[in-house]
Amino acid sequence: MLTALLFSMAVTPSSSTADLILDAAERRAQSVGFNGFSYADIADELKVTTATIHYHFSAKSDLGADLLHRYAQRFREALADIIRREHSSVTQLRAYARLYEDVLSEGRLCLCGILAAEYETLPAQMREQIVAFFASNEAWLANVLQAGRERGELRFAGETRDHAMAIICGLEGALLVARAYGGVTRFRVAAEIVLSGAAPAVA
Amino acid sequence: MLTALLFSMAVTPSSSTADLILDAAERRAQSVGFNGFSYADIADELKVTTATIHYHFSAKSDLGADLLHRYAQRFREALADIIRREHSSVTQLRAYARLYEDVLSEGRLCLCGILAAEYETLPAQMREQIVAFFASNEAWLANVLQAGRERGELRFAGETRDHAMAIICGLEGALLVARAYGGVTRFRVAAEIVLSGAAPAVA
DNA sequence: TCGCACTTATCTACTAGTAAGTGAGTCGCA
DNA sequence: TGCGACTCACTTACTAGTAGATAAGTGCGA
Repeated sequence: MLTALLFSMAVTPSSSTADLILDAAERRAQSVGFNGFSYADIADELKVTTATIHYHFSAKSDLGADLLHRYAQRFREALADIIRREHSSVTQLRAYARLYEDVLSEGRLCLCGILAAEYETLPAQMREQIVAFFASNEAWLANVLQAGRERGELRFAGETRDHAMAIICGLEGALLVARAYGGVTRFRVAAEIVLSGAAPAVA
Repeated sequence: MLTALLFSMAVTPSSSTADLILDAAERRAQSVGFNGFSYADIADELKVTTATIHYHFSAKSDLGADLLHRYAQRFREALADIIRREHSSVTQLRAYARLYEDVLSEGRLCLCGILAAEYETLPAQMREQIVAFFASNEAWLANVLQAGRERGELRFAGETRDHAMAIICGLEGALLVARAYGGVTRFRVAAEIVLSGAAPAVA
């Protein structure tokens, strides 16, 4: 363990080396992509050797799979939290978009968004995890949209699932484009239109 | 020249080696990204050595800049062509979305979309070219939207430029997500909603 | 004979990955 | 209580392979 026992009672919660590696890898993956960082980059940051990383994640594909597993779990928790906190479909959608915005304000992208760009180069397991992420987001959004329509909070024509998909596409694209061109402000404007387009009553 | 003079009169138009290199690099960049292919990949495909590629593009950043220059030029021509061919803003928007769909149906993404994901790893010149691409697309779309609104073909609230941006984000995102999750059909559905959201009269 | 388009051969830097070893700590047992 | 066996978390030192890049040389057509 990097964090000695001395620190285990400190205010800062002690993190295992494996967690610190995942944290560093996640930050880098959300910024430069999975192929954009090396074991050496993380090793340098954590002041360990690359062999240490191999000890915890024997292959980079394992690191990637663990990365996506943890990310998907955290995202699911965030979505459940939104349902607990917000009781109108309109504020739920806004909170959903806020999840994306917060990531961008740290100069990062959605992990699955940036990995979708690298999709063709990724191992099979990671591909499946990315697809599963989009599917579960679509399902969550479809629930929100459906409930909103039934309660009269939202109005839109056509399939609920299609609109859910369109929102994901709009937000992922806004993240991608706004990072290069326009920043957080532009993301916010685009996100507002994406939500209002799929659910006019939001505007 | 790879294509001997023998073929210069053939049905297939003769391409210089530099063009063939750009063609191969473009296909790969739109599939696996700029960092996802190497000089060796292209050299293998074209049955030349990597030194040949260096002869035409001394550094990979030069190749990237030329790639983006050519892509942006072709895109501009395609946009001018749409204005020439289509005379309603509704069909112009559809044709614009079709540009994206055609790329996806070949298993590729918009070059600037996929490079936007790699933005942090790219040389300065390429970054500027990517930003310029989005800016010129935004300007073109804003013109179409503005004219459509003035002619009563389109109806939407707020800034024209913001809606233009939202369309770009929606289509780029749909490309990204649909390649991994759902394919061309799903792209088409998402694109339809993106256009109808920014311009309700399209639906 | 000049020079364009290209090859051969090579370089350094970096990639993921591995084998072997080390020191600290824990466990079971007499 | 003390000691050997063992495990955990790591390092050192290394590998094969690949990245972009370069210098020097070749062949062929104008």
